[in-house]
Amino acid sequence: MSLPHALLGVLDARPMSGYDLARFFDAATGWVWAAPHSQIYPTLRKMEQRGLIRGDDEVRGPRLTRTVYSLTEEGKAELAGWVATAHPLPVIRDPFLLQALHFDLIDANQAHDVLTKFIEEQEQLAEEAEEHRDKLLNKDSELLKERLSSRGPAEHERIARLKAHVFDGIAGMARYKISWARQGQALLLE
Amino acid sequence: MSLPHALLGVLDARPMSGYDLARFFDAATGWVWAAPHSQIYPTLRKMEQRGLIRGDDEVRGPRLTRTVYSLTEEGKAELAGWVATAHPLPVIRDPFLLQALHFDLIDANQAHDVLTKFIEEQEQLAEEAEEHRDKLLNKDSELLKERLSSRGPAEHERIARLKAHVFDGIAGMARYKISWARQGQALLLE
DNA sequence: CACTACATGTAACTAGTTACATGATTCG
DNA sequence: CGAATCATGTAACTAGTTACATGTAGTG
Repeated sequence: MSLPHALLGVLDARPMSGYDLARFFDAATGWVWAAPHSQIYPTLRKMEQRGLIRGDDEVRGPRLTRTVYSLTEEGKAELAGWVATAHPLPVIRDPFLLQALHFDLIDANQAHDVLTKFIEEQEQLAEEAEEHRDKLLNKDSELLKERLSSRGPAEHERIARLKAHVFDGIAGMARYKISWARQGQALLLE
Repeated sequence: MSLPHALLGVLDARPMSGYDLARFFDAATGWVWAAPHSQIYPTLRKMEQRGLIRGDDEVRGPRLTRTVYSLTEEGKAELAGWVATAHPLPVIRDPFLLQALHFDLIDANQAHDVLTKFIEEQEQLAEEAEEHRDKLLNKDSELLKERLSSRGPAEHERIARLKAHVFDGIAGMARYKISWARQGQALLLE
């Protein structure tokens, strides 16, 4: 339900091909949304049919073309409308919490190890998010620069701070989870 | 992928019918996992075929029966094995963060309102999770009592604390999100 | 007798995953 | 010239959503 909005959000920075978008959403760079190219290409075609984006064919060689998609006015309006509307919280469905709920069934050391792995992953996530947050604050991100190029300089600092705040939140959540997991480890060994 | 494990986890406390499970997972009581009955009934039948659970028909009236499912040894082993194994983090796909990432596109007051709504929802979630955590700590939950009935009294306190820790984590995450959202509101109005 | 709760399903759909498939262009 | 990258797809599948469907049993 949100993949189209995720795509609109990236295309708002600059026009891109499905391939560019797929690299963006496939990689860890996707951050708040992930999607494989097998989902992206058909979605782009549907969005074009709905008039949210426009695809322009670009020649890349004698026999190779790519379709570069850009936002239409309708697409911009759709994105802004969606962002301005409060949506119901998605239902909780967290496999790790489900797992943790049953740590009492297994050996304390095994549960401890599972938490250690979790902590390592969250640590890495936190570091990546913090790095990205700082890049945004320093306007040191390609995509951000492209976004800012269509906005007045007076807004630049505010926009960068708002975007950075999202990644600060991701990092903060990961840090919180780490401290929670450490408490869990202490409980297990009591 | 985890619905079967969620079901195994509840059936570990006591045998239940699909209807009981559906009430559990449909309601806000589901907590860490949610699923509609249209997903639960077929899943139970598949799990029975795989030998993870056993269904026994119970007569509830002259013409009404229900099937009560209970864990088999294989089901118990599957659950314990899954809990003891570290699983890769699910990819991030958070519609609210996606929305927040584009607050710069809309009016600050509208974005502020969206955050206010978010804070209210997280506040409610935190309160519910805290209430549930305290119930578990006081062994004041039906399901927990039934779980404990098959475990030695010496373990009871430890089990209750481990379960409560999960809900403490849910509450803590909600509280963190609230403080993050308030920071966002401050940023918007700067 | 009406309403609520009990009990279990199917059907049609959207979203997302995993694997397979194909070919062009660039760079060392 | 071989490898990596560019570029775009399809097919088969699993998971989850929403709506429709049916009937029983208990309660006031």
